[in-house]
Amino acid sequence: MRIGGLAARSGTLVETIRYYERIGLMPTPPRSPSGYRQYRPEHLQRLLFLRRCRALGFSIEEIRSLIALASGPDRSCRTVRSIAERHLEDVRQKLADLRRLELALGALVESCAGGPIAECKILEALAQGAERSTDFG
Amino acid sequence: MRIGGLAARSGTLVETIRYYERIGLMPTPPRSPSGYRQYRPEHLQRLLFLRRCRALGFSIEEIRSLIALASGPDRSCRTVRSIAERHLEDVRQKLADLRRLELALGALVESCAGGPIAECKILEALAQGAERSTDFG
DNA sequence: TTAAAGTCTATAGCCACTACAGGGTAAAGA
DNA sequence: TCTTTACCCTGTAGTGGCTATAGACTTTAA
Repeated sequence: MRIGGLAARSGTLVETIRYYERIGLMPTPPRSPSGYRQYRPEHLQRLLFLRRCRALGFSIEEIRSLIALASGPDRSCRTVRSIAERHLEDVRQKLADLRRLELALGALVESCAGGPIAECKILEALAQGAERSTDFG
Repeated sequence: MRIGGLAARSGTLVETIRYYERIGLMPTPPRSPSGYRQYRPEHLQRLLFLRRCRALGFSIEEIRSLIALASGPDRSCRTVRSIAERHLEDVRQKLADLRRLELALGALVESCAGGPIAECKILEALAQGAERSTDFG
């Protein structure tokens, strides 16, 4: 399988695969006489693993740790779980932030009555009571 | 007011203020004889406006539009509202994505029984049924 | 035979900052 | 007055996770 086939089967861009190889997330595959990368099914499995991790929001560094753990001398999967747990905490923090954001933005949009821009409640709220000086812009 | 004072009063890093000037979000202030930037209260208002927009997740380009609208010839604030609305849609989309992520990650963490790594349900789920070949890592 | 599609390396761009290096200036204490 | 410390300047490079080009080569299909 060449890099294009791997890309198609994994839903990844060719450039992304080469990028993963450059940063050490994908192993360097053997090459054909003309220098083309030659992949086997294990490479596809690895790439799918990477993409699933990324889709779940794990960072490259976290994935590096997961890979190291999977092939390392550790007996228990406690560390794997703790990585996932910490990431879940991050996600929940982001969720809370976004929810607050949604409320604030919703209020902002609601406040707009569509009047002239000099009375725009949205801009007023963003400037938060400060007179918008005319000497900018 | 010099740049450090502006930074302190706005909770911004000095470098960020210079960056905003470089990309045209902050006006170029007058300089002291020795070349120091000299700011007035209007600059602080503008910077606070920028920071509030950023805290609400507006992109630099969106902020540029908002500033242009605030000082442009447009009569109504319809465009301002539509920018805010579109951004709110983005936020809601991200919220939905994150909620799905939270569910998936929660299930992942729950599936872990803390056993040996060879039976790690988390890694299994990430590899999704594929045997984790031992020739990587 | 030739054209199209694929592949290679190397490099630069994206966003919104952040962090230096290597210099000059200002304000306070001794 | 001298020195120390804190500030300020410009310019450049780095962050993460890709994505996009340029310019050359190879393979495949018509």
